[in-house]
Amino acid sequence: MGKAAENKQIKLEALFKSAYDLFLSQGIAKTSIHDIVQNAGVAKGTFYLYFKDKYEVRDRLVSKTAGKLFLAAHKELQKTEISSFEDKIIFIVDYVIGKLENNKPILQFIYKNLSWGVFRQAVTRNEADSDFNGLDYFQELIQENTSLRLRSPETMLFLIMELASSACYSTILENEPVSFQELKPDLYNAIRAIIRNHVISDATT
Amino acid sequence: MGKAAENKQIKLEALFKSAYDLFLSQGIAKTSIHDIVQNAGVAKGTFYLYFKDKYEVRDRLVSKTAGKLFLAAHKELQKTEISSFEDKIIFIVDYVIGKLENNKPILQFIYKNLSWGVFRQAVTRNEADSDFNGLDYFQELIQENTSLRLRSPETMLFLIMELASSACYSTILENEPVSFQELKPDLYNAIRAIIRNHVISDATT
Amino acid sequence: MGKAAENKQIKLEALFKSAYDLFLSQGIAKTSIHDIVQNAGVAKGTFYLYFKDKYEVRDRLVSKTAGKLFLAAHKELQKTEISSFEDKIIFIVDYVIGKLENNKPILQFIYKNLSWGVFRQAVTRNEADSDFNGLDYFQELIQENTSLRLRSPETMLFLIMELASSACYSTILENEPVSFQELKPDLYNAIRAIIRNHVISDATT
Amino acid sequence: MGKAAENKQIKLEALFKSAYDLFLSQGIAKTSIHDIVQNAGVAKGTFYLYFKDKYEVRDRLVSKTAGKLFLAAHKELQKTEISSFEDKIIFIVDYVIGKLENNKPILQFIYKNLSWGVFRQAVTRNEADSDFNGLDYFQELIQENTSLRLRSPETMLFLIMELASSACYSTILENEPVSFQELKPDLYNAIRAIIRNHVISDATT
DNA sequence: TATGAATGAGTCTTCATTCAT
DNA sequence: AATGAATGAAGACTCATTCAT
Repeated sequence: MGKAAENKQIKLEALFKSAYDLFLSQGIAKTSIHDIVQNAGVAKGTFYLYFKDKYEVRDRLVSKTAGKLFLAAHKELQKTEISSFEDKIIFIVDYVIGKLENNKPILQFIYKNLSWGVFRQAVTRNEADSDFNGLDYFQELIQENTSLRLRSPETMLFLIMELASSACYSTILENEPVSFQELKPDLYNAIRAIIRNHVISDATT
Repeated sequence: MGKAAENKQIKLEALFKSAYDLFLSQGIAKTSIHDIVQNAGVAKGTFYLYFKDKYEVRDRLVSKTAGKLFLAAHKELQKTEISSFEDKIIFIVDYVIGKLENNKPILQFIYKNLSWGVFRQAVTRNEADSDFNGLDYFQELIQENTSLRLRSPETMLFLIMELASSACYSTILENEPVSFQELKPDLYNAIRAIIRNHVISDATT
Repeated sequence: MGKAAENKQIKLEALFKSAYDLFLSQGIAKTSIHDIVQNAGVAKGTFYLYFKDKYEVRDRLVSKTAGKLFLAAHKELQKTEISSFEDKIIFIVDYVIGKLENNKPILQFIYKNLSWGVFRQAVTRNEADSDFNGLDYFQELIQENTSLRLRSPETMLFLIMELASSACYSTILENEPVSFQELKPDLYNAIRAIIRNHVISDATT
Repeated sequence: MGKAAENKQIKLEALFKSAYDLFLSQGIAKTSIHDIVQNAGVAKGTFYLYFKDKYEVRDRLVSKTAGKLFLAAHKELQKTEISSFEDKIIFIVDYVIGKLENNKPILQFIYKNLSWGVFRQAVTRNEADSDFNGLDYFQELIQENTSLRLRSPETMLFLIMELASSACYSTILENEPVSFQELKPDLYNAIRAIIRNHVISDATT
């Protein structure tokens, strides 16, 4: 990487970092381009060399952040002995939600955007922003259990994702209608029930 | 009602109607107070006689709209012979989603806000804005089936609400990951599974 | 006084009292007609039955307030044995400033307006607002000492008034350049010097 | 100075000039930001690049204007043969008031603000706005007369400043209670009397 | 590539005043 | 005489975007 290219990378990272901090601390709506560049220590015009507007920054940050989160969950899963598919899904959900529970600003930031689109293709805007492809990863997870057969696995995953994310948003951030800890067993049971709805039983005899 | 009070009501309704139309057609962020009052045919100052800002209008509109939707679902349910609790829930969910499917702007508008908060107490700001109290209504639904016993019914309802609303948002508006029609059976199965997780079986013998 | 006239008087007083409180507590610029009528418990339109605008209220309040202050000073002076003209002036100045020192909002409020205009004719707008006529009173003060002869007494009084009021404003409210207590002896000496400048000495022999 | 920096200076000066003209001709309260930028021929946003609000413009203009005035008085004093401290003070007061008498809008504008604060440190906001430091200058004036000893010279100066400024405001602008020309001898006598009150006499034998 | 001064449209908000009741 | 809903002009301030350097 030449010196110029290196410098570019530094500016880009500074802008990402600055925007991330500001989005988390004061929300996207209240963060202006001015805030971002000032915090990043670059000039205003520079922002427009890298991004179209602050929403592009947001989207790419969501990809990055979500990708990191699932990658970490995956690595943690590797360390365990868990073999059942159901348990693996629960493990990942639990890991990710656990992280969000401890970092509410990230939850706040990511929630409205971490949806199917991101999970299916964590890289929406810029391929370089995330190394994690949610759907591919999930396919691998299924194939690990050769004996497992699922009906419309994508739909199943979608239902789990939507349920988990919106349920944890309300309970973690607002304790409504119950605390997340209280919700947890019922949520995980619901997820298990959804999975079972999609498992094709071999017992056809 | 005196002439003055009548006039007041007319202005208020004009503002509500104007804001509703604009929120649905161009979104909340792009709608300014100027747009709202111009469209309503009243002066700018009048807006501030009735509302603090456009977000108050939004919240009260969500209450009103969601309340109407569930009330209509309820009336429709009355006309049927459905007696099982599970079927009643599915009927209501199906009715409401059906309406939203045919009116995507309303879905768009209501989604980010029609959540537990609204359902639990459709009346958040102004008691006059909605006649429908989601939670009360649900309690009655349970009590109609005297033989039915549920474990943490509120949590159950919460899970169903969150799952249904976020799943229908993505599928109806973006056809992602599948069309809503394709999702429907799986979604309803998921809801039924959640309900069953919470039913306390009498078969204790 | 008829019942209607009585009622009018009550509203007028309520408006005066309300404006006075608000002017002292938050300043004139930040006090709106809305604030005044709300605080007074009357309707907005009523304000305009009694006053042209808030500046009329202010001017009449200044007259009232300043008039009361000097009247009180006068009454207090009566109780003393002070006979020298110089001492009488100092007594009055000291009494008035003493009151203002203990009530800084009044000082703040009155300062920019209690000037020669008000003193010369405490009643500027409405004769009913004040019973005190500064200049007349001062004339009487001079005539009490038959042996005293002054050159341009009005100018002398003017110089004393201007010096005393602006000097006490800065020192009392901002402690600049010194505290009022520190300034006091020098201020009173300056006043005495000004008086002596205007006394026509009898010692012509 | 680069082309950009030069251009900046031009805009800043245009804003100062525009605001100054408008403040003098129509008063601060009735001058809006809109007026200032329009008159200056710059965009609205540009105003906020240089000032927080119109009150900052006012304060900096007062410093500039008062500084210029006293500097001119000083230069004029240099040309004379005046050696007595008392006469020097009178000369400066006379020079400054003479200028204000011929330019009533400036008097109007400066009066409410040219007080101790400004005199003590003409540079309040921006060091670049004024070259004149009132208090320092006064100290030098005293030291020129090595034989002169003053008791609390700052208080003395304060009394003179307050008396002169408020007395000339009322007489020049309103001819109340007399014209300034009529007041002049009495005012200057009063000032001389104040100075003498503070002179420590050497004649201790 | 990077800068940052300049822009000016756009938005919110306040408030004195009117007038039908 | 009293009310208070309605007005809309007026003003402050923000901010994404451009462009000459």
